[in-house]
Amino acid sequence: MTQDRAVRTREAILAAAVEEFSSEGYAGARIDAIAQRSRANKQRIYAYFGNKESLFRAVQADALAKLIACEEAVLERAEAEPQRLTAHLRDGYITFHRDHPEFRRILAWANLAGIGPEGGSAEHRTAVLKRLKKVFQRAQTCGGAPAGTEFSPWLVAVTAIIYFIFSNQRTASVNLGMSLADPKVHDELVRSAIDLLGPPQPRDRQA
Amino acid sequence: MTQDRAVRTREAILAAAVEEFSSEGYAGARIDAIAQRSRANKQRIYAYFGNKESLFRAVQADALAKLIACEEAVLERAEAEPQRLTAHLRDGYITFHRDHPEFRRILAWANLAGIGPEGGSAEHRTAVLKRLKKVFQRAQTCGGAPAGTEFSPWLVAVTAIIYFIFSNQRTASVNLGMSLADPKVHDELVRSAIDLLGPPQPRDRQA
Amino acid sequence: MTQDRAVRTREAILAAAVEEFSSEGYAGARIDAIAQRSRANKQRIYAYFGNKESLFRAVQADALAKLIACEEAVLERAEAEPQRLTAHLRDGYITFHRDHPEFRRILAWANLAGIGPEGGSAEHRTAVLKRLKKVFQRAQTCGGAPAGTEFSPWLVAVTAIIYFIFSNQRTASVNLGMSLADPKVHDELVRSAIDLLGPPQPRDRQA
Amino acid sequence: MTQDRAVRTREAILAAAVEEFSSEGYAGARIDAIAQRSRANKQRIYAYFGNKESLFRAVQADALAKLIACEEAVLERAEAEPQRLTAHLRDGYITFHRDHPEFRRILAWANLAGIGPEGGSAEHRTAVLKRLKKVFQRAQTCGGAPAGTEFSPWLVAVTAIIYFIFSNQRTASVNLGMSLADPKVHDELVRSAIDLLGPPQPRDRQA
DNA sequence: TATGAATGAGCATTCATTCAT
DNA sequence: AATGAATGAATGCTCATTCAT
Repeated sequence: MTQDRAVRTREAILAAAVEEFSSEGYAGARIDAIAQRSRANKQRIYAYFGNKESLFRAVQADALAKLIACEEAVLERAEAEPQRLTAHLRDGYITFHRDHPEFRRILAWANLAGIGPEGGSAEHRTAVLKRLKKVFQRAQTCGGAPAGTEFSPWLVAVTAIIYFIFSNQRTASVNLGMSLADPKVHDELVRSAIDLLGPPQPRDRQA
Repeated sequence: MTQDRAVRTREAILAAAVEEFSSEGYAGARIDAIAQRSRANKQRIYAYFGNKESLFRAVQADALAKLIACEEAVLERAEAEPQRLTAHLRDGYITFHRDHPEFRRILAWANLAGIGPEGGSAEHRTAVLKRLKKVFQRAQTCGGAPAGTEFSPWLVAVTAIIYFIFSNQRTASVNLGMSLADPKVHDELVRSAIDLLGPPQPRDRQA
Repeated sequence: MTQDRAVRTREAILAAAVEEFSSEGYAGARIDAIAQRSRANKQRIYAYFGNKESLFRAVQADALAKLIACEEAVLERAEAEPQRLTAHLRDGYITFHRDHPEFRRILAWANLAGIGPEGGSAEHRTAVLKRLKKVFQRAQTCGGAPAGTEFSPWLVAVTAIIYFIFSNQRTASVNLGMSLADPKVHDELVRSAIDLLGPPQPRDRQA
Repeated sequence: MTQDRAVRTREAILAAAVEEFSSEGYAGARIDAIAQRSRANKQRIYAYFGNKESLFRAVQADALAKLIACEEAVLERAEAEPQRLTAHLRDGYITFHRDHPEFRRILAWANLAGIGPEGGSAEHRTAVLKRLKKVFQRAQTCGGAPAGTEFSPWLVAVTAIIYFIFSNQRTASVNLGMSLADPKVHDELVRSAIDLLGPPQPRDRQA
């Protein structure tokens, strides 16, 4: 019954909205721009998403879904190789942020504007985190995560470092006197910062 | 003969702009709102600051100046007690963010919007960082900072953790299942995350 | 072989349109709302009625048809009892307006907007009025209508009073200091105003 | 302090709004049209009147003020010549409606849309009505108003007849077979309808 | 007959910025 | 220096109407 064309239109709108909100933020994004980018009629946006705020929430939900997918992939690798948990997580996040540069921007705008994602998407995330916690505990026994520390601070620290370095690329370049635009320098900074969190894990330094 | 009234007007505008840009972001901020908050005439804003973007840059410069002042105070304490560098830096930042909640918001908005501070304010900052680097090296010899690591990753990690936890209070609360609105829980998380970076520094846990 | 479904759809649309136009007026009415109220597809509205204006005209024709039916019923009673013409007319109108509150609203909106009913419905009405005129003349000879007056002013006066009191319920309540929302007060006002038009007709005061 | 130009702008807007709301109604009126008619900038409309609804209320208040002025003029004449109260009221209203054709339209639209005038304007009106009631009572003793009737029904009847005939000019023309567009015919109908309300007042038939 | 999808012009309202006093 | 008035280009959102199935 639902027409094919409608699905395509909806997806085009969502994709355009992701771009627009990511680059302009909630207040700065223009519905007109989203309509143009998606080559859809403005009215369709309202028909499918209600209003600007709901659209923004939908965009966030979409972004979170991608993050969860990434985390699930990481989990599978980490469950197979718990001794490399930190490395897997770090590399998974780095790849993710590089492939989806809009992700952290959207979440940052959302946090600042105080507009959360669609209901339900947060819950799904907590399930993933529970699973991650279990692997973390296993990893502590085999060198994949620092022993003698709790899960929350560790996760926060890992996440924080990666987010921060990606987010403040420009600012950091100025302050630290390094060109973080170069992916190699960037990677090296992330790695050495995360290495601070636990015992050096020599086997993946050369990876 | 300084025109006293003019100075006061300018300051009132700047203060109002800080509030407005901090809570609404660049795109979301309204010149009208700034005029009302400061009880100044809109035209004065244009006379003193040129346009919205320049005003935003001035606001950033103001925020950075406060940060630098804070860092200088930290430096003095750390230069006297290098063995407690990490603790001084951590506590200085925590206090700073708690006293100036608008600071990280303004910088975050600015980073996302790609609008930097007024020329000159960045340079001043690098001077401070050089000084900090020196203390860091001294601190490594006496337990105030983890030995065997470089300055940049360490600073990034410390800064990242503090920023991140302050910035994602809402998101983090949901994900980690802890209420970060409670300052005690919040502090404890920051401290234990930063402790991951180096050897526990038992003497200031009870401070 | 009448397409039953089609007829029902058409009627549902018309009924919904009566409600919508009555409460919102021509400019304020929304085709979408009519579609929703009638649970019909918007395209059906255009298939059956052409466009918004034609639909509004059809709604008016429908309303006028109901009025004419009411007047014909009144006429039958009045032709049997001409000595009570005024009372029959008055009571017929009062009942009609109470049962069809949308009627006067639709006609009022139409008059203001300058959009008349479908062609043909006006002619039918004049036939009824001719018949009424005849009864009026008979009634004048037996106390059912004021002697020595012409038909037009009398009809206008009766109609005017009833319309006006129904239409300006809110305004009148404020101005006259009486609560016309109470049907008893309302009725009494209509009756005494109409009684002004001719000799008191004591026999139906207690009716 | 308030600039002259501002007053003129405000008045131009109000005048344009009266025209627009009168001819199009609340829903049908366009802010753009009001801006164009008044040659004012749209923003000024919002600066002075807040929003469309408030502007409509202001327009009503303006209309009511004119009505009250008219009624006060009638009152003065009627207080001097109570024996001609009905005639003065009738002629005052006829003149008023002819001079301010927008008045009854605005009030009719407002009644239908359920949007009342600005607070305060109704109260002022009741004062006038109290004064009118007093004259009515005096008039009853000298033939200026029908003896043996109450004030409210009488006022309602007079008002109703005049409103109705002005309002339904087009409809009535069709139904009654008279061209009410001709002011003479129109006047005659009003007069004879109102004469129904009380004893013929021969002296002003020739006026 | 019936329906969901699509459209373009329009609508109330707001914004950053400038003018005139 | 300071202010109220003014402006034109948006900005989010909606409407009557048509297309495609």
